[in-house]
Amino acid sequence: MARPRGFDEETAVHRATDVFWRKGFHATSTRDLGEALELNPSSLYRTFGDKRRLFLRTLDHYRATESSDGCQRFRNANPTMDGLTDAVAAVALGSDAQAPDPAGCFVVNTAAEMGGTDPDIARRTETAFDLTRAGLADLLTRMRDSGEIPVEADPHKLTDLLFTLILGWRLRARAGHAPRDIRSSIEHAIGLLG
Amino acid sequence: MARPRGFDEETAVHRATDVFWRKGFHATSTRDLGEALELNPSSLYRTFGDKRRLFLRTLDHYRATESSDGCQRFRNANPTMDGLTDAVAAVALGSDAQAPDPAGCFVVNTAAEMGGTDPDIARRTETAFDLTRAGLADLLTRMRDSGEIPVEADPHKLTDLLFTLILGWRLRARAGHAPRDIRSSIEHAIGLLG
DNA sequence: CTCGTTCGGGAGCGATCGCTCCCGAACGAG
DNA sequence: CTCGTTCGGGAGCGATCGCTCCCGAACGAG
Repeated sequence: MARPRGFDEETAVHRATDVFWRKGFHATSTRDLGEALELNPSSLYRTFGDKRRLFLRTLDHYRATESSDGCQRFRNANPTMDGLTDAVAAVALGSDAQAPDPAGCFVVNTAAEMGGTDPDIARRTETAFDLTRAGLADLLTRMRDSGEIPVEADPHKLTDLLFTLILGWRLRARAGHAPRDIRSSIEHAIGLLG
Repeated sequence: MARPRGFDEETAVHRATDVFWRKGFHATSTRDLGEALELNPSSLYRTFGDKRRLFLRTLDHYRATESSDGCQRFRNANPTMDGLTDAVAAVALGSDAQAPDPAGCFVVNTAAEMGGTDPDIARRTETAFDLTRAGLADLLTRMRDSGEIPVEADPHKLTDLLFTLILGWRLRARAGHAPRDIRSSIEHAIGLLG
């Protein structure tokens, strides 16, 4: 009953994710959001509650798309050094490494901007981190089982190491480091581990 | 000539650094700064110009204190695995690892919040990064020369690897990961490299 | 059709933002 | 001392912030 909406809620969340991703929470105004989502204030607030709740929605949306894609990329990767390198590069640099996208990783940006003070935000960033770690652990375990890395290697320690490295590469991407430099940094790092 | 200032400019910059460090640029208001620096608006603006210029001053101050201290810690460290571990832990976790300080690293926070769009800020974050890399390269070269790591190891590649790891650990500290967990992550990582 | 409800649109709320201006007071120079 | 300049203090500027309210229009249910 009643008049149906003239917009798609998921599309709006997707657009809001882009804005928060690029500008961060505090630098994004509700007018920025209204413009990007093509929504007037009344529709925006009736649908999403307030700015913070919309931000939490975008974190959930990011996890369900970008973070899950990254996790799947590890699970689908060949259990070889080259497969690991390509998967890590894809995750660290974003899906299309060509685009001059200085957005980095939404979760990394959010963790740095908001710290661990807001429990709802901290829980979501940690969930996204868990996805990355789970994908890495899967790939590294398969590599060990297929003899690509030594049997005595501890996949959990390697996962923690590569996870921390990925955070660093994502931050470097956000800071404007050239994708070429990051790519070669990734290749050198994985070469050192092999 | 004329009336002298009733406050110390360097002390004010130091206090401003703390505020920006914890809250970030956009979440810090000029009234926050006035309160923390014990300065009224007229004194604040006459002395520092505007919010952005004061922010640049705090980045310079951070480099001259925290970043330089971190660099020196590497240069003064014993060229052993234990020396490396302790120095990395000190830099990644901050000077006093005891305090529950969720501030992380000011440079990492700033790079994530502001991206690489503002040239003045990007140049300063890169300079701070250079200090960390220089200290690391010095220690790793000394470790190679003293036979602590293989002669065929490339200090530049190792420097890049550990630098990226440190960014990751700093971000994890900001995100609220327990110092104990980060410390053991550091020990495991350096153990894997040795 | 009528009726109830949610819609899109827009004006505009009070609060806070970064910052400016004006003032008398407090110095140093001479 | 006088005089010139910068000081500390505070009111308050215009702009923007997050958000609310009110409206007629547009539907679905019956």
